[in-house]
Amino acid sequence: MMIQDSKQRPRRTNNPQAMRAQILDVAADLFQRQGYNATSIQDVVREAATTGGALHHHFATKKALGLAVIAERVAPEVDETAVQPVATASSAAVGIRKVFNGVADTLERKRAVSGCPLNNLALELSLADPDFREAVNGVFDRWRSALSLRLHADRPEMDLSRAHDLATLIVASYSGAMAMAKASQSAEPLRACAVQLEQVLS
Amino acid sequence: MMIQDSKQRPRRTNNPQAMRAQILDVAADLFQRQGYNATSIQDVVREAATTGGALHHHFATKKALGLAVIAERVAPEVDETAVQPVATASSAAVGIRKVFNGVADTLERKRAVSGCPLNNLALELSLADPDFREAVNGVFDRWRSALSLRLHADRPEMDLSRAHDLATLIVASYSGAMAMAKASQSAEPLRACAVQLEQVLS
DNA sequence: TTATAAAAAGACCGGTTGTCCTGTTTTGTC
DNA sequence: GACAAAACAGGACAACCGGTCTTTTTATAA
Repeated sequence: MMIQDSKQRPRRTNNPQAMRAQILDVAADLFQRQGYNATSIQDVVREAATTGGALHHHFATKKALGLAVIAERVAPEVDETAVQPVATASSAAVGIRKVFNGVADTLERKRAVSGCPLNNLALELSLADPDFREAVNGVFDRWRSALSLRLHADRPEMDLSRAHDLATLIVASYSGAMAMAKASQSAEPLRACAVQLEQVLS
Repeated sequence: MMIQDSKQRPRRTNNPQAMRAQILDVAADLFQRQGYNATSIQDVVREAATTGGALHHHFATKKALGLAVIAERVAPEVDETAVQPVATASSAAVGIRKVFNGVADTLERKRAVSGCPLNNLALELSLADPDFREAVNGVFDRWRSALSLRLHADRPEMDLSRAHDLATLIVASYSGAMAMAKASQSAEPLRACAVQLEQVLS
């Protein structure tokens, strides 16, 4: 029989920020791939290689974890992949084409098309809980507003309500194209929408 | 103590078609309002005022129930509210406007915007199960094909790939507008897209 | 009337869910 | 170095999940 050194029990290094970030990363990934309801807390615990106690310390409830994922992972990702490229491109039309085709490229590099994280959570949770709905709606709104502003900056002659409606169409077609891409497991809907939107904006 | 007539126990009338239809109706409603995973089969049993045994007799598993809901409730509903109006309208543009604004009217009459049933199930189940994905994708595809055909019939000079891409944009913007409508609990995104799409089609 | 199968009822099972609770270890502060 | 608070471990818990099972009731056709 082996003699175990009882003092050499598994060491623990307290690193709350890294632990919290790790949990958020894993949860964001699982929520996107499986959905919120289909992902159990234990799934997150297992994949994050932590314990229930640690998770509960950082996020008291599953809902709190979900809201944090939206605010600290989904919203920044939307901003990074969709809002900023349009803001920094030479024109709104160019930026939008880059976003659509860029996302399509990314999807084709991956095995599975798991869709837009915002869209996924939006449809699953908007009706379930007002807090979720507000969080999701805020992300949609910031995106739409940024687009609307850019469109108006490009063409000052276009009135604001027209720019707002056009921004809505662009966000909606992106969101819908991602839904179709997920259902067909193909990036083709995104490419098709990119081509047509470019005609609209020219 | 009352003497109960044991022979007068709750009567049961076998009506398999009605029972099956009732279960499908309730399941379709609950799946749309709460989502597939958030709805337990007991929820369906309770709301349909039936029993677990009866439900299991008609649908062996929850997945079978889900597939039946898509094939026998969601698909016909999409056909009725989105495909046929476009097919019978005087022009594709008119039909599309009628669909968008008609759905917007309906949403505003209701209390809550629970979104497009196809979209809801598509995002929740496409990745979870290949059978679900295929069922959902089929509905999307029939809708897109019908639109594409109508666009080409309206304007024979438009080549087929352009018609297909345009149909994709229309379906995507509908789907996405419904997602935004659900998140914002407002029909406004649908109206905005209707206006912009009409400009595209004119 | 009787035979037979379909339809429906309702209890039951193992497994899993999200949450909470009680300890133990680490960290920061005086 | 003492001590309080934070960070983490790990299990307890009741409630519920989807699915199976057996039994009873109903409809139908010979």
